[in-house]
Amino acid sequence: MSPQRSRTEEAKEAKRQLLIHAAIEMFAKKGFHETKMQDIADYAAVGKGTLYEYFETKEDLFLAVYDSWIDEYEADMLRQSERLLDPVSKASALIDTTVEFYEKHADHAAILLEFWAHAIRSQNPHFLNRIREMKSRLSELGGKVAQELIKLKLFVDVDVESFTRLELAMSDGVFLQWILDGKSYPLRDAYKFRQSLIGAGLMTNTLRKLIAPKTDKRLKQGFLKPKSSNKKST
Amino acid sequence: MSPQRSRTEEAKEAKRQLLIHAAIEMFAKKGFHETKMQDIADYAAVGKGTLYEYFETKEDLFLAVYDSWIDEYEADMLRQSERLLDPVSKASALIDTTVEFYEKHADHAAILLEFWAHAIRSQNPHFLNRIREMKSRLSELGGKVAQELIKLKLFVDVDVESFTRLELAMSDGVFLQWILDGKSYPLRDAYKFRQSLIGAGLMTNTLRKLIAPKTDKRLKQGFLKPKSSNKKST
Amino acid sequence: MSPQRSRTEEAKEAKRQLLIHAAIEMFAKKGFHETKMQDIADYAAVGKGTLYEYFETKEDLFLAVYDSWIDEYEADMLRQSERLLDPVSKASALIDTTVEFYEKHADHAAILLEFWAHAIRSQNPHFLNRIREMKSRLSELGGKVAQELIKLKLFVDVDVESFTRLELAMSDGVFLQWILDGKSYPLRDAYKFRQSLIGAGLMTNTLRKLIAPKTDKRLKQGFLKPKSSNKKST
Amino acid sequence: MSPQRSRTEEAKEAKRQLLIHAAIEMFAKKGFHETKMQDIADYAAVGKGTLYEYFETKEDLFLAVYDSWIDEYEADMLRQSERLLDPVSKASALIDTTVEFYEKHADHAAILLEFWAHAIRSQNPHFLNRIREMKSRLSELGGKVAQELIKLKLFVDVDVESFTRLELAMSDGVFLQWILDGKSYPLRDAYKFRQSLIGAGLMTNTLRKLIAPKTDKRLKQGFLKPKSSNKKST
DNA sequence: CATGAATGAGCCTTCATTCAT
DNA sequence: TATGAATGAAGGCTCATTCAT
Repeated sequence: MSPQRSRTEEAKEAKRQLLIHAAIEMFAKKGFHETKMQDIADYAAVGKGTLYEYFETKEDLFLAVYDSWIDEYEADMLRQSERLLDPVSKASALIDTTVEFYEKHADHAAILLEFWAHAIRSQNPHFLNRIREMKSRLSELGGKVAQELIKLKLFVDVDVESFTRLELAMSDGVFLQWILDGKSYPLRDAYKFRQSLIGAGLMTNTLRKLIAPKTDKRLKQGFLKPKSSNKKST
Repeated sequence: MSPQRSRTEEAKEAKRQLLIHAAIEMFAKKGFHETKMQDIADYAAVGKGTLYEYFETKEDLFLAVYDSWIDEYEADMLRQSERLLDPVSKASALIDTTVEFYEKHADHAAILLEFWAHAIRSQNPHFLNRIREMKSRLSELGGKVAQELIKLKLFVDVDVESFTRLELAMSDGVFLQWILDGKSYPLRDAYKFRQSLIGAGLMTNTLRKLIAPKTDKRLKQGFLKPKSSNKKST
Repeated sequence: MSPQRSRTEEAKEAKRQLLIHAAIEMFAKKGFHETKMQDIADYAAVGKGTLYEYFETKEDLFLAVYDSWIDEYEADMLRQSERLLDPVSKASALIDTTVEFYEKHADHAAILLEFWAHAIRSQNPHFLNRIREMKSRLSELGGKVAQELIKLKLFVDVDVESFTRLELAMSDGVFLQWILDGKSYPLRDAYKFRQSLIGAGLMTNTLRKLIAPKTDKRLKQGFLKPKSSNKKST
Repeated sequence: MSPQRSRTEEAKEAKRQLLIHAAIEMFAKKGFHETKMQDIADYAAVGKGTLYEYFETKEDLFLAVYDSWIDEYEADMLRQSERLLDPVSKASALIDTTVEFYEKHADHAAILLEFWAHAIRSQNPHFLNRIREMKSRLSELGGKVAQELIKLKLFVDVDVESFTRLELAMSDGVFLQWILDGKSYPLRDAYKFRQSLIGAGLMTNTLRKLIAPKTDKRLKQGFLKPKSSNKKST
């Protein structure tokens, strides 16, 4: 609590973050089991023993990596949702944030898969809870926006909770597919395509008429082929 | 080719399937790394060495597990797509098949995640190719149905390839979410909800008017709360 | 004993030899431990189980290989020693036989080393006895010739047993060196060089005067450089 | 370079030597394949993993054992050759050193055989090169001595390279024979007997006359029977 | 605090041997 | 008699974790 103490604690926390960063890089590149504690220590340029000063076990470190990642994601989302006022912009901003976040962390995608796999099977409820809490908070965030859209009669009356949960689920699916496709197209395009599909189903006639031309064009274009400006593509 | 030969080969193939089955159970329950070859051998009630008579390495066995699973899925899908004639029923049947397949293999879901994680990182292109080929064939299957729906003016003009790819992606996402949610609701309901979201975006006005009441109701209901008849749920 | 029986036995013996031959090839190429029973069976084009019809264990097969080899060597030596009458020719023939045998089996040399290594350590006295018996018989053979040479006053009075034993020892050493030298010179030349060294020490003055020019030339020439006809070699 | 650093390195090197020593004992007693890494670790009273801190693989350890042995041998030889001035004493000292070395390491003889066997077949040229380099250096050493003897007209003109190479070859052979004979006579005697055989062939008449009585006696006596004073031995 | 040498439990894989056919 | 599928003991090697410095 003394400034002295606090400085030390800050230093510790900074080093902790450094180690987590190193762990992210290695876990992402080689996977949990293929990453050795030695690899992480080397990457972070510390001794192997030091890792154990900050994390009890390898699994703890893995958990910390996930937490760190999720915290960042949630913070991003929260920032966006607070920045804007009108719900249409908000909805759009949330999508953008997600896309950006996923793009930024594309190289780390495999960690998510392993974390999920781990969570499904782990006896340790910590893992599943962590995921569920995260999804809950994100749902809540998206839910509020959806609610506003419904109130404004821009969306049909939809079960908000189901909707946001499904949104997240599909986001994950699209991201995963993108990774498996070798990131051969802009993730953003795939999301926009998806929004056109989903959004149209929710729009009230009022809104639909307004943006129908846009969504129709998007649906027709798809996201797999490059959107070249030439009228006649191959 | 002689009956003698054929019998021996049949027996070998049968045993191979037995071993794959055992591997599925163990991999699903404990994961690739936590599953020991001894576990699988014990489950299959064979000697450890026997596994190596049928599969070169543990990784090969893992690959065989995935292949076996995918083969079954594709066969199911193909059977359904050939059984019916009109595209609306076909589309519906394909969804149903997917749902059924996923429900049947819910306990094995984690294998998929690990396989994907493995594929993303593996130097062995075999893994990624396997996944891509599968997705391709399924896309083709769904694409034909979508094409027919467009021809019948039931769907708006959509890039079929993008559409089916996204369909599959979102299917995976919904399934994954369902698993992470602890299978606390019928997977089927989540799919129907998703269909309402997506489908409405694609429908032409003709079709939309016909089924709008149904989809609107579904969207309003959601899939998370039990569809009990009592008006006031918690 | 019946012709029937005898034929069967002949057939068995022939097959046994076939298997030994296969074993020699594989043991020589890859060594005892690196050679798998499967390798030998494959080479002999028989089933793995068949090997066990003829040899109790892998070690037995190894022993049989050695015996077979030694038998051939001894038979060769005996044949030569009986073929000629005068002791000088005999001595020369024995050397030639040895050289020829070693040259013929150069590719199998490593078996000898392994056999010796095995013998030194083996609890099984069989191995050592086999080697000692062989050396004894060869010593006896060479001893008789040496004795005759001494009687004829061509050799000085030498302890025959020591002499022949040492002869064999040095033969092995020269052969081994030749192998380790990658067979980069004619084995025969190395032997002749050796004979010049050794022989001169044993010769009586009578004999020495006769052949001194020849041995002196050999010693001067050595065996490592090619015996080209040009007077001034590099 | 700092004392700190140097102490650590010294300690590491000392431990390395300890492990090599343990490996020598076990390899010699049981052979390469029959020796388990666990055996060596147990003998050295360290954990199994520690061995792998110092040697990458079992084969590496084997190689290190050989190197260590050869280094010692070469150092012994070099020391002797530098200690004395006159070539006759030198020649004698080199022989003595070899005998002493071989006697000291009699129990480890089988390692040599295995090493040779390994070298002949190994794809790894490291092994063969190691042997050849060693032989080269020893040849050079012996060659210089021989050259001096020739200059002094004590030896006839002999191809020095061939001579020393053959010397080494025969040394190996005699040592090997001694081992196979169960060390039933003094190795030194066998060497002296050999020297009498060889030396006589090289000696000029000058020298021969001087030492003929001695060599003749040796040749007559042999090395197999105990040199007891009783006239009538069995 | 930081380190890295030491550890040993543990696993994949091999392969000699068996035996039912 | 010949076979090869099945077996399981055994071992090289890995690596998370500990702890003395």
